[in-house]
Amino acid sequence: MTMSNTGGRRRPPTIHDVAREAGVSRGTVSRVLNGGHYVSPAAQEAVNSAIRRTGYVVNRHARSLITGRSDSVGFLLTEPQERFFEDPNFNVLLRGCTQALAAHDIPLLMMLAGTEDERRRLIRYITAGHVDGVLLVSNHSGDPVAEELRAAGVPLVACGKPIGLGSKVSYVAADDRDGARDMVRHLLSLGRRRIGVVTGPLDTPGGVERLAGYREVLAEAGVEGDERLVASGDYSRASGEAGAELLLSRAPDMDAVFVASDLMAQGVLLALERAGRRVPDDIAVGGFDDSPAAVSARPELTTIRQPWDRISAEMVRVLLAQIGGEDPAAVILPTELVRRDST
Amino acid sequence: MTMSNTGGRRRPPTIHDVAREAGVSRGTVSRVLNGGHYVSPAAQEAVNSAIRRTGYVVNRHARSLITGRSDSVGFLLTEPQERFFEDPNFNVLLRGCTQALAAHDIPLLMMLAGTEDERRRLIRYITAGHVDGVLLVSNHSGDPVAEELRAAGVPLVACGKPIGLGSKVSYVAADDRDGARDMVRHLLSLGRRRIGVVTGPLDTPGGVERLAGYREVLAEAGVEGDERLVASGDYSRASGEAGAELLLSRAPDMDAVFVASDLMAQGVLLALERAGRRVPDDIAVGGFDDSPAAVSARPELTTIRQPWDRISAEMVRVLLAQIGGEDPAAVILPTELVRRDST
DNA sequence: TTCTCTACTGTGAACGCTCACAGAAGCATG
DNA sequence: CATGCTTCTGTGAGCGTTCACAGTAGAGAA
Repeated sequence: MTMSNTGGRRRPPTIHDVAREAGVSRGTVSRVLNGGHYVSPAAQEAVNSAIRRTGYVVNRHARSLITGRSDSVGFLLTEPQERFFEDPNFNVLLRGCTQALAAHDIPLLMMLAGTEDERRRLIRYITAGHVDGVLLVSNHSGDPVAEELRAAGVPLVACGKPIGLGSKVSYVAADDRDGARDMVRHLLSLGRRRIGVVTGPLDTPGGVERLAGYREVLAEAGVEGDERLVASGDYSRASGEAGAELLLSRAPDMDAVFVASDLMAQGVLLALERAGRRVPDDIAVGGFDDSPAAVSARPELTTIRQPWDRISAEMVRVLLAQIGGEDPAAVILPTELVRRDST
Repeated sequence: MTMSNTGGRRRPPTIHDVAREAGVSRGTVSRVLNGGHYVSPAAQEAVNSAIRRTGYVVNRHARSLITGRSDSVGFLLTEPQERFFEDPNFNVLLRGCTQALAAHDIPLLMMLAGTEDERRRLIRYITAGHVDGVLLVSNHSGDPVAEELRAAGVPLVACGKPIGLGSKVSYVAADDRDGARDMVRHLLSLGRRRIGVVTGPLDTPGGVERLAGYREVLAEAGVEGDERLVASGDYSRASGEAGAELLLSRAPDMDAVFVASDLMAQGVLLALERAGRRVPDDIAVGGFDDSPAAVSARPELTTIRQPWDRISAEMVRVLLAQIGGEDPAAVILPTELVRRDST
């Protein structure tokens, strides 16, 4: 009966207690804890049994103090909170990152920095070494958080290209321009020539790039550009509705419209229905994202699929590489046209 | 080829460096860091200046190792992820907790434990001392996480009463039964007598209590109970729709219905409209939650407001008290009837 | 004077862990 | 016999911080 942690002992067992219990040294217990190399089967077994008996859990503060690692990763949202909960893409991204990290047995800590105050608190927390790296999610560019973390030397991967930070910050993004090109080419291939566009916010890379892709393809096809066919939105359903109304009033002969997000496309469909236009017969509608909104729309949306599963996997891969000492890297992933009923 | 030192990750300055730079001892620097008691103004100033010059940030691992605290709190979701993002109440709760903790300068770490695997990883992480306490959010009762954390001695506050854990776990909840009573009394006061109910899931305290309140008030008012007026749902819009159809078919003379959540009430309104019943003229409808769904419904819902702001504040208060060594506590908060157009 | 009190400062121990190193044992090779 | 190699084990030295304690200086009181 050598149970060393019998009643009355409040402090949790340490590696020392386990060592005594197993009849080996701290070093051996530590080796078992970290992969079990150079440990005899007998010792291995004794230690594992002692761990079970004592209910030992490693004290990560002590471990981190010496290793300098925390074996956890932050998922930092700098968006105002509502935006996050509205956007179905965030959901997919979060799940993907969680899973990719799980493969390395690394927990993901989600942090919300909606206000200036929270931002400062979290930056202090992060720079104090509480996470090994940060997955940064934010649609709006020029985010000061990215720059602050970079300056503090915290490994960092952004989702989408951060504007104004050059190649100093890693990021993973879908090929927005190429996706837009695919969609517009698709609309052209259907014989449409009066193709409108509802853009995303033009202070984001996605908004800019998708519009650029649209313009490029039309120019290459020799279709005359017409600024009456361009309306700008902010990715919200309401802005899609407003955009479509504006386009219809300025260019009643429009026979197709490329909408820079599925949610906006839902708004566009609403406006078109109200105006009595049939989709896709009178007007073809192409979305972007392939979010759940695409299949819940009527008719179901032809759209550009962003490879969120690969995006999250790549974000994690790049972050872990950077934590391991590699240089920042940018990854651009291809998109895919998903044809449904709206074209 | 690869520049391995881009970003310049030198060894960060320690409290020792700051002490040398300021010409004082470690102890004095530490005192400045922790409130500045028993420190002369001159030393105070010298240390602050040295901190600024060196860019020192306290190493929280080292601090936590000795204090045993981590000065951070976990916000643990054991729901499958989708559920979380659907429910507007979660959103309000999260924001409230973040703010309440901010007042104590404590960062909130959100953790998702959707799968069994994630659950185990996070429990290991939490019991290893990485957070001082946990705010547990989960609608489904009988959650094994609560019991595991309690057994590990982690301070814990649940949102809503966890079934089967007695008074061993702290929780904060709205007074479901009393809220239901208010609503049914309100319907009675309008002269309605054939009052139906669509319940929540009956394996949750909320579902059970709200139904109990409904039954109590009817009994007290001498209105005869009628099981044909009781349908059960699962808080989803679809189940509200189905429930209303069932009730209409079984009790066509129903003149009011108490629905245990606003989202379900939206479904009920849909079914009533399809059946050609006018709300509130033919049938009065009362919801529960006062979620955004209540005001987006047509007609706008009369409902029972859950005091989410107070709930989050109380959760944080109870958790911090428990971290400070106090015993677990249960807090029940009053609800409020919000009258709108559906009654 | 001497004593006590207060305000401040420095020092050595922890905290629980990993890591580098030294050493031991077993076995083959010269 | 020594020598080397491999596998395994224990030990001391930290990691960066806080904490308890001892100590100093100056002011006021006896």
